[in-house]
Amino acid sequence: MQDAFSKHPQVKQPRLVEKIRGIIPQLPKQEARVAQYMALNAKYLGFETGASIAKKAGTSEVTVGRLLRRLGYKGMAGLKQEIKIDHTAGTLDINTEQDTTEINTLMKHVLDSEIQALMSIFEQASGPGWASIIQAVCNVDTVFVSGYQSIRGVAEDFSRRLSLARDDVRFISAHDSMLGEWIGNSGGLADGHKECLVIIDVVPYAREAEVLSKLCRDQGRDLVVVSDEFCHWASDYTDMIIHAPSKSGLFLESTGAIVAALNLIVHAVAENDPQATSQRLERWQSMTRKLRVF
Amino acid sequence: MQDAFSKHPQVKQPRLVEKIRGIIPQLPKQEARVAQYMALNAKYLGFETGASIAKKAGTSEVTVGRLLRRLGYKGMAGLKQEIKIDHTAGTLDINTEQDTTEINTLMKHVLDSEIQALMSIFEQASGPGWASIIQAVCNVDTVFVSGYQSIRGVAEDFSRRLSLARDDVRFISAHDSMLGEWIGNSGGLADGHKECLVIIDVVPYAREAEVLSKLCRDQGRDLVVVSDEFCHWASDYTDMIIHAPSKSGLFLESTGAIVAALNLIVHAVAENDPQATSQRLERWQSMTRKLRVF
DNA sequence: AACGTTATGAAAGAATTATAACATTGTCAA
DNA sequence: TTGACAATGTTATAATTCTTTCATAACGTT
Repeated sequence: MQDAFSKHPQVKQPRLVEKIRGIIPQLPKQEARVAQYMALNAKYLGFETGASIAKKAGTSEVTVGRLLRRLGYKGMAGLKQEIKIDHTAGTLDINTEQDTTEINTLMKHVLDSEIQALMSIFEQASGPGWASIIQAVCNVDTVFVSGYQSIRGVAEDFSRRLSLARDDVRFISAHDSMLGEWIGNSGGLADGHKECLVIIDVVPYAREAEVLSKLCRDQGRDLVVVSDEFCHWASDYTDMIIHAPSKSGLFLESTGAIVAALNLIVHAVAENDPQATSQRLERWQSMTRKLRVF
Repeated sequence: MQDAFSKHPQVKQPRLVEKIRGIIPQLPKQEARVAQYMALNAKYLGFETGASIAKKAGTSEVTVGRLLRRLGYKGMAGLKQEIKIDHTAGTLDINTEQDTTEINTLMKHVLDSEIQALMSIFEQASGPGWASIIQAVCNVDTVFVSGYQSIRGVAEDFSRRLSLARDDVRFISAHDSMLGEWIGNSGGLADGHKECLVIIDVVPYAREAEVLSKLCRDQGRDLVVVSDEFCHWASDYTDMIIHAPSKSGLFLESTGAIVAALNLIVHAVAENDPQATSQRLERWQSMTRKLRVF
C-alpha cells in the first residue's frame, strides 16, 4: 500500500487512463494491447482480475503483471487501490497534493483513513439528506442533544456550540436527569411545540441510545442520529442519519469525523439565520467578558 | 425526503442496497455490521474482497461469507457478478465524472482546511517533540487533564479514553473542584511521585488555563498543552505543545484537528505497553458487560 | 551469421482469498 | 443456575490469483 493520500487527483480524467495513454507508444506489442484494453475498460477494471484481463486482451497473465509494474503499481492490488481512490476523490476533486514529510506507515494509513472519513462527511453534508437534517435542527422550538460514554463530551460540546447558533439547546442524559425534561405532557408534546433530538452514538452502542430514540419518536419529536459507519439501529427510527467513519486503525476508534460532522451542523444552523447569529455571538461575548472567564 | 431535484441517484438504489437494508433488522450483531458497511460502501464493493470487508467491518472473514450466503449470493464471486451487472446497467454509477455530488465552494474550502489541519497534526506526531510528549504522559504516576468551554467535553472524553490506555487519569476543573487534587503536599509533589497535566485550550483562551499551567509547573509537574495555531501563552510554561490548526472558515473554529491529536496521543500511550493495554481493555469490557450499559 | 538485447509465455512457487468443519462463546428461557 | 441453540470466530483446506524464474522467440546490430 504505497502512500495513498498524496495521490488524490486534481484532473477529472482519472490519472490511470492518462498515464496509460501516454505510455502506450513506448510499449512492446503485447503490453500495448493490454494497456489499450485497460484504457478502454477503465471503468470495469475493478471487477477484473489479472488473469481475466490477460484472457480478454489475448495475452498472458505475466504480461499484465509486467505492465502493471511498469506503470508503477504494485500489482493488481495496487491498481485497484488507486482506482478506488479515484472514485472517492473524483467526486470532490480536492487538491491534496502536498509532499508530506516522512511519516511512518501506520501513520500514513491512519491519516489516509481520516481523510477519507472527512471526505465522506463532506459528501454527506452535500447530499440530499443534509438539508432535512439542518431544517430539523433549525425549525424547532427546542433541541435536545444526547451522547454517551466516549463521545459524551463531544456531545456536550456540540450542545454548547449549538447554543451559540440558536436558542433552547439542552443536553440530556437519561441516566443523570431521569428525563425530567420529557415527562411534561403525559408523554406527548404540547401543541404547536416542536422539538427534536440529536443523538450521538458510536460503537459499542449504548443501550440507552436506542431506548431514547424510540421514546423520542413515540412522543413526536424529530430524531437525528450521528453515528459511525456500523450503526445499524438508527434506521429503524429515522432517516436523518449521518454515518461518520471511525475505523482508522488506531487503538480506539477515531472520533474525528463525528466532530467534523457536528461542526458542520453548527455552522449550517448558524448560517440559516446569519443576522440572528451574529447578534447572539455579540451577546455571548459581552456576557463572557463580564464573567471574566477569558 | 425524496426531492425530485436532487442530482443524487436515489432512485437508482441498486437491488443490493435495498436487499441489505431490508434484512438488517433481522441480522445478528456482527453480520449487521457487515451489512451496514456494505450498504454504505456499495459503490466500492467491487474493489473489495471478502477479507478486506471483514477487516474494515471489524469482524472475521467467515461472517462476511455467511452474510453473503444469507443474502442469496454464492459467495464473494457471486456478489461481484451482481454488482458488475448492476454497474454495467448503470445502476450503480461508479463512473467518476458528472452526476456526482456538487460541493459548493465554501465546503470545498473548509474540507481543504480540515485536511491540511490533519496533515499538520500528523506531521507533528511524527516530529521530534512527539516522543517527549508521549513519554510525559506514559512515565508518570498520575495524569491530569483539563479543558474549558467549547472543548471541555473533548477534554473529558480524552481523559475517559486515556483511562482505557493507562491508570490514574483524572479530569480536573479548577472551577468545579477547587483543585482539591493538588493541595495535598503544601504545594509540592510527594517524593518519587510524578505527575503531569494535559491542558487543552483554544481561542478564546481561558484565563484558567494559564493560571493552572503556572501552578502546575511551580509544583513540579510536567505540562503538555494541546491548543490551536494561535496559542501564545503555552510556550512560556512548556515546550511540549501541539498546535492544532482550527481556522477553517466555519462559524466557529474547527475542533477536528484537536480531536485527531488527542486520538493519536491515546493511541501512542496504548502502544507504549500493548500487553497491559489489552488487559485493561478486557477488564473494561467485562465491567461494562456487568453494568449492562451496552 | 553471431551476438546481445528485449519481449514473451510456461511452469513453479508464494500469497491471498474463499469454503468447510469444528470449537468457543454468548443468550435466553425454564 | 443449567441446557439448548444461535452466533461467531479458529483452524484447516481448497481454490484462486499473483509473482518469480527461466527458457525460448523475435529483433536489431555489427
